[in-house]
Amino acid sequence: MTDQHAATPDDVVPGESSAGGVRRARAAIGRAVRSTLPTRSGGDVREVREVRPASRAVPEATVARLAVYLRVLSVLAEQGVVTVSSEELATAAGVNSANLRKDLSHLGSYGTRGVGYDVAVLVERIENTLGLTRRLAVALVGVGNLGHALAGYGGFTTRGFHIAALLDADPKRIGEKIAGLVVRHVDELPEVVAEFDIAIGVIATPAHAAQAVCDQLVDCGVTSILNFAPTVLVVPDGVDVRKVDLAIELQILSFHEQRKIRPIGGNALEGVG
Amino acid sequence: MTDQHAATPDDVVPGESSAGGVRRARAAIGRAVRSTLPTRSGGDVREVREVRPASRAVPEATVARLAVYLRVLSVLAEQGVVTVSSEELATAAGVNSANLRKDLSHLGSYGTRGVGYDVAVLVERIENTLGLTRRLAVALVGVGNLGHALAGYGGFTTRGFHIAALLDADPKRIGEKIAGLVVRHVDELPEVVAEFDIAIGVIATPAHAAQAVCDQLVDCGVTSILNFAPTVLVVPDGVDVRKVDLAIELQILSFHEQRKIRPIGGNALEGVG
DNA sequence: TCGATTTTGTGAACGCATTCACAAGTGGCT
DNA sequence: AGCCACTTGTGAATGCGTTCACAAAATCGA
Repeated sequence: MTDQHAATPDDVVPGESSAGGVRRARAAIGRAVRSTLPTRSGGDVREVREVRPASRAVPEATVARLAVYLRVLSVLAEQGVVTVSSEELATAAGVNSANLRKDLSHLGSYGTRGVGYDVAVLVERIENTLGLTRRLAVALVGVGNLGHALAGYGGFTTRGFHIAALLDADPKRIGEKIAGLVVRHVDELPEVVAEFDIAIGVIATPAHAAQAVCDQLVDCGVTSILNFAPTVLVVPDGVDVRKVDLAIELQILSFHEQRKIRPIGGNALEGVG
Repeated sequence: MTDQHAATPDDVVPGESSAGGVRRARAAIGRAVRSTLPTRSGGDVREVREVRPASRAVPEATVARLAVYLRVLSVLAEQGVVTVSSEELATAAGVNSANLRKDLSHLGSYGTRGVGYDVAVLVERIENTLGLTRRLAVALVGVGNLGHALAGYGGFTTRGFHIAALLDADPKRIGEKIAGLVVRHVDELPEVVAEFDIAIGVIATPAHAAQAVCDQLVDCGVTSILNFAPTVLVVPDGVDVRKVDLAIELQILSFHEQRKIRPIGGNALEGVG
C-alpha cells in the first residue's frame, strides 16, 4: 500500500502539513538493518552498522516536532542562551512540555535534571537525528509560478539542503537562469540525479504532470519527494512522499471558520479579540 | 496532519468558540451552541444558528481527508463518472476504504449499499461540510518571493476562495500590481478586512515580521490564518493557525532518507545518524 | 552534609484514529 | 419471488500519540 497524505493534521495530516502523516518504509527497513546479514554476499559491500537503538523508534509525530525544536533552538543559540528547560522550549515551540520531554527522550537522555538542556548539545543531537549533518541535494522540477518562487526561497537552502538543479518540461524555459541555476529539461533527470547525487525531488508542476515526473524521479532512484501539485502520487514501497497542498489548507480553515459563532452581518464587531 | 499549532494546548475556554490549531474546540462548541444563551445580554447580537447535528462531530483528521476526497471526486465528475464505490475512491485518494467509509459516515449516510456513492451528491455534501458554498475572501500579507507566487497561484482561487487583497510593509512594493491586484500597505489592514470581509489571512512575510502581522490580523477580527513564515505564531484562543514550513518538510524527508539502506552511494556510514 | 528546590525522564492513563470484520441493505438476474 | 453478488455502515479491536503525575537526579545554600 502506497498511500500518502499530510496530515496536515495532517499531519499532519498531517499535517499533514502540514499535515499529517507520511508513510515511510515501514518496519521492514528497521528489521533489515538490525539483521546483520550483508546486503550482498560479496565482502566488499559495507555492512550495515547497528543503528543506534535510541533513534530506532523515533515516532513520526516526534520527527516533525524535532524540526520545530531545532529552529527554536537555533534562535536561542544565536541569542547566546546556553541552557533551556523543557518548559521554556515547549512554550516557544507551542507544545506541551511533557510531550517535548518525551520527544527528546527518544534521542537519549541529554538533559540535566534540575537544570535543563544544553542548547548546543541539543542542536547537534537533533541535527544528527534528522540527518542534517551532510547537505542533501535537491532537484526542483517545474519552474512555473510556484517553482520559480521556491527556487529563490531562502528557507530552502537555510539548513541542510541546497537546490542543485532546476528542471522543466517546457522548452521555452530551458536555459533560463534562476537563482544562479540554469533550467534543464526534465528528460535529463537521470544525468542530473547522478551528477549531483540528488536525494530529494521537489515537484512543483501542474497536477496533470506530477505523476509522470514522480515516476521519472523514482526511476532515477530518488526515494524522497516533496509534492506541491494538487494530486495524489502513487509510489512504490520505500519511497517517501510528503505533500503540501494550499487548497486543502484553506479548506480546513474554511471548515473551522464555518462553525465559528459570528453574529452575522459581515464583519464581526466583537470577534475574538 | 501536517501538524501545526501555534495555539497553546490549553483547553476549552467556555464562552468562546475556540479551535486552536490542530484541535478544535471539543464538546464546548456543541454545548455553546445548544445552550440558547446569547453571547452578550444585549438583544442586538444575533443568536447562533443551529448547526446541523451531523457535522458536529467531524474529527480533525477526517476534515483534512475530506478535502482530498473532494478533489478526487471533482475529477471523477468531470469524467462523467456517476457512481463510485468506497474502494475505488479510497484507492484514488490513497487511503484505506474502511477509513473512507467512516469518514463519510460522519456526514451522514449518503451511500447506497451494493452500489456505492453518487459522485454529485457526495461533492455537494462535502462542500457543504467544509463550508465551501460561499467564497471566502483571503488577504495575503507579504508579496516577496513566495507571496508573489502565491498571489498568482491558481490553486488558491480554484474552489471556494478568492484573494481579495495583497499587502506588504515595504513602501517600495506598495502600489505594485500583481495578478490584477494593487499591493496596499499592511497598516491598511483594518480597512481592507472590513471592505472585503476577509475571512482568512495568509502570512508570507519573513519570519521576523510574521508575529506582528499575525497580531494585526487578529486585531482586525481575522480568526483563520495560514502561515508560511518559519516561526511559531502565538494567537489567542479561538484563532486557527495552520502552518506550511518548507524547511520542516525537507527535514522530515531527510530523517527518513538517512535511514534508508543504500548499498552504493557516497558514504552511508553515518553514525548515530 | 543535608534539606529545599528545580527539572528531567518515564510508567500509566487517556483519548483519538485506523483497521478489521461482518450484519444489513441493495440491485440484478432468473 | 428468490437467490446471489456486491457494498455500505459500524461495533469492536488495535495502535498511536498526548498528557498526567511522580520518582529520580542535580544544584544551591547554609
